[in-house]
Amino acid sequence: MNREAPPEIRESPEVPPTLSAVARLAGVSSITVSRVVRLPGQVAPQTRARVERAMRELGYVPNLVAGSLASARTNSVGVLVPTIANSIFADTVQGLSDKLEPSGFSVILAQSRYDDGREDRMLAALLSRRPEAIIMVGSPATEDGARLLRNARIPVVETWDLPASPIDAVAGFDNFKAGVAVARHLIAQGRKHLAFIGGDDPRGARRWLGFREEALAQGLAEPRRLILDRNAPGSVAATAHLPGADAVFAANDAYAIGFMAGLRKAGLLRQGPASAQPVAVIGLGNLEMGQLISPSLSTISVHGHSIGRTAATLMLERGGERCIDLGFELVLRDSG
Amino acid sequence: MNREAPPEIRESPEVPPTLSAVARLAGVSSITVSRVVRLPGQVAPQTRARVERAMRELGYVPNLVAGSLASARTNSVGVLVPTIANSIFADTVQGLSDKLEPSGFSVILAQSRYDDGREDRMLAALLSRRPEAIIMVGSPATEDGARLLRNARIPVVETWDLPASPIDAVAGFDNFKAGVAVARHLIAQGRKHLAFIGGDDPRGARRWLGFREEALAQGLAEPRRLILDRNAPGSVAATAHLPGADAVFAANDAYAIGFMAGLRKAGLLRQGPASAQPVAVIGLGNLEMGQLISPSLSTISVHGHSIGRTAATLMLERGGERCIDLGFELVLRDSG
DNA sequence: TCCAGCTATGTTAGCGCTAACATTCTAAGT
DNA sequence: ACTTAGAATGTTAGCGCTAACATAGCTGGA
Repeated sequence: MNREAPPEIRESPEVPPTLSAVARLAGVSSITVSRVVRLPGQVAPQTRARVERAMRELGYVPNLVAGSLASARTNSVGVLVPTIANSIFADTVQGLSDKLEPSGFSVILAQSRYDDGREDRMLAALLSRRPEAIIMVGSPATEDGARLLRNARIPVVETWDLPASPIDAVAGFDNFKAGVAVARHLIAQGRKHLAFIGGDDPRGARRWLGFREEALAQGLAEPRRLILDRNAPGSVAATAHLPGADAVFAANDAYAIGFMAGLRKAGLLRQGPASAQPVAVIGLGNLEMGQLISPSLSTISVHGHSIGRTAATLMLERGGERCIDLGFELVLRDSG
Repeated sequence: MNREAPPEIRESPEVPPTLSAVARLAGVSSITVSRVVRLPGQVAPQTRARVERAMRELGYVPNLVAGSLASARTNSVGVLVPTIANSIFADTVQGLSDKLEPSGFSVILAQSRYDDGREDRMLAALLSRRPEAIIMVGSPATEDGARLLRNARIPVVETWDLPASPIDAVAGFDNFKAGVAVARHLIAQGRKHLAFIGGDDPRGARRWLGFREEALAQGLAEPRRLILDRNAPGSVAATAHLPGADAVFAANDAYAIGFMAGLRKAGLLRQGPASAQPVAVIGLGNLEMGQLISPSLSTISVHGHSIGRTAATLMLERGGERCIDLGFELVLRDSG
């Protein structure tokens, strides 16, 4: 009876097998198993086959936690977005993953919920997992957050904006100019009474500033500004009818579509082209939905997916241009 | 000159400070620093204050990678979704984070892109980071994937469906019944020629099966089924006019809205209530958009956020009911 | 006075892996 | 035969932290 296989070799199914368990079973040293996993080319085919069989037999799953500690490389990136639900930032996260996953990086996702305190806590939580880079929407809201990032000495990519003094790299667009472009277009169309709908996050505020400045520069009255609850584009419908306004810039497409629903109810929406609309509406984000509704939504298109891909590229390749303006486009359809 | 502070105490700003660097500076042992971080109540207030000052002075950020290895607890969960962009799964991820982040858990996000091979690879990648649970949309597509999960001996929550033989826990709803409910409603409305639009993912397929079975059971002809490219709800518009169909169930709201755009172009959309529509349309997901468009979209509402919260609860609290049916509701508006 | 039972802190040994540096063996050149 | 380079494999010493088990100091009751 049990002559072969001394008890140390048997793995209880209750404890997950380790590198050295595989090594014992394959009759090699553990570093060889490690190499089969990470650098298969360095191991002789015959040995490799033996090790691979042992791994399969034991159902070995490498422990990257231990590997990360030993090698000081976690192959992970921290991603901080305000929110992921119903948001265009999901495109950016998708773009990131698409670029990063083939290189073996994992995404650790955190949401700040537009809350500065929470943002700092999430940043600290992310950094304690020692990601190899942080990619975030916008810039840290507090000096504490910024310091945390600077001290981490890893690539940091700020996105969806062009901060004046970035921490490290940037992949975004100029929110101020977007506001200017919309105001300019609406005014060229003959609109006189502009209004802005949006939240009060930094990027939305910058859009407002550009919008306002251009309106004033062209001699119009100060536009009205409606600051709304996030996550409730529907609520826009209720407050939709801005008396006297004949042109509205919504800080995102969801708000724009909500506002259009209000206009529809008030009988202020036409099936015709922009020139026929009593109230012009321009959104931002270029949601696919926008071109499917009627009248189709004019919008500032901003390439959320490219922002993610570019951010990933910036963290993978140090050196070169560290601040990339991905621009935006004014996409004109029937709403304004 | 430099009499005090032997060189070991000085931390080069280039190497991040460790627990023991803090301990040396505070004049305590490293375990005490560890306790200040994790169990502050166990340390005398005076000592704690001294340690906290040292941590601040050095800008200490705990290394959770090392902590995880030592304690065999990573405080992370692996989350696998088909896709995060433009998708209702983002709600589920949001729900998860909301519940998990207060407990100190981080979310490691992976996307399978509806690709079985990729799903297995992502599962293996997630597991190698030793998450304390895996939460996924649907069930593993392959036996390999299922085995990987079973061997991991951690909680696994399958969501967005009710698998017949779950690996561990479930938070979802019955996709088959959703299909049945839609068919029943459309038939009760007097519709005779049903059609289905959707992808061929497992959950969409189950919706189709229920839809088809109910139609046949009620004596109607086999409904038409259109399998479409994912991520292209707009393309639905082009193929929208299904000749002869007077009722359509779209596997998600994006498809439904795309299809309605096609109907509009074909002059087959009315502003009136469902009874006035030449072609009834029902979606699934209850996107906020759906109630903002005109005619407003009837839909199966499915609580993506609750699915996430429930999944988080199921992984945090072992024991108790492990299979939770969160149901769905048929929300009737003007489209069907 | 003595010791049980606290509370506050310390010591020791490893978690599972990899970097860095051996060592052994083979094949080819002189 | 005798290097010599290179390919394949092994040995050793940690990575930064925590579990588990001391130990020291103190209080209060018999």
